[in-house]
Amino acid sequence: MVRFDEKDREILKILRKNGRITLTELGRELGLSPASVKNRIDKLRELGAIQGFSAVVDPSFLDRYVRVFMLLKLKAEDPEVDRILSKFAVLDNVQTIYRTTGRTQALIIAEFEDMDEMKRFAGRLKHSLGSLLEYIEWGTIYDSIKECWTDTKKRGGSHGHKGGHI
Amino acid sequence: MVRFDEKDREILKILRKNGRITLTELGRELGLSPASVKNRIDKLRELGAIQGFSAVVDPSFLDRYVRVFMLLKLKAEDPEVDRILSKFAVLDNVQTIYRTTGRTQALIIAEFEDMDEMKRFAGRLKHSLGSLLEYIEWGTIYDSIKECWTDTKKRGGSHGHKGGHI
DNA sequence: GCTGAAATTCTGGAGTG
DNA sequence: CACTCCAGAATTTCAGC
Repeated sequence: MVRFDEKDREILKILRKNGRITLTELGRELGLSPASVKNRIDKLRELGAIQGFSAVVDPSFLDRYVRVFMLLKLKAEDPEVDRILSKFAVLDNVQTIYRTTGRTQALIIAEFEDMDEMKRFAGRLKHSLGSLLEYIEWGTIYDSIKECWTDTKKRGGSHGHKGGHI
Repeated sequence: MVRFDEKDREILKILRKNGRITLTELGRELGLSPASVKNRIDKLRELGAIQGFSAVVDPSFLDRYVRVFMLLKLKAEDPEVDRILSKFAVLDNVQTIYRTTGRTQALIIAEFEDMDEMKRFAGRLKHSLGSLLEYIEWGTIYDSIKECWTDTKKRGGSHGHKGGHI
């Protein structure tokens, strides 16, 4: 068991909103030296409190024009499910996979170049889960109001891209 | 309209997986000087391709033990909806708000200290949307396999926290 | 968790194609 | 316009306390 105090919580909150803040600036806000902040962040990573850092990116700039969520209705609670989903987690199309309660048992968020690629993905998902899967309910994500703790307000100006970010 | 090439795409991909990589290291991987990488990242932020940087945090370390997704079934496609959802987007409980197609029209992911706080949130949501809302379908998120492009594998060892991260 | 010094990185301007 | 180079500034990092 490791110590974990209010300043650690504050670090987590600030890093969620600004993942690239400097240790120096973070230290100013907390009243700590940069070295202490580094020690704490290293500790938080060790603990698993911080699992990584990520940029919030508009997928249309990667030519991913189809973004979807999928709700998986599973027939059985087989430990195999997690193993299979972990295989899909490594794909670079997949942003998020959660295990959930409710009418469905898993939530996947992923992005694709087109509907065709999405359908192939869904097909492989069905094939891999086989009899464990009852059905997939899905929909497209056509707008993001907030994402990963980052407000995604629209700024003015197009940049000539085809589709996406209005 | 601004130029946008393969190296920019590569920057987006790398930054999604490692949001705190240094400009120097990023430059090494791309065959560019750190200064060029900086210029490109500044440009990508201007364009809205990069909307921010965020740490992927285990919410139980913030005493948020209840994590949920909510699917909003709306009665009408009123522009008011976006305005109302934007108000909820500023709350620090809210991780994500998407507008979607499908059976439901919005997806919210949020985290709370307990069920009570979650219910108050859902209540306010219902109250704010009023007659625009038909129903909310929801479930709890009890495990994360991948999140914001970050594999969230379980590492060994507990740290004495109550609940959460097994 | 702090200090202090060394190593590394960042940053803006000048110069190049 | 995008790039590199370069020097000064800032940050990171690590040892020792």
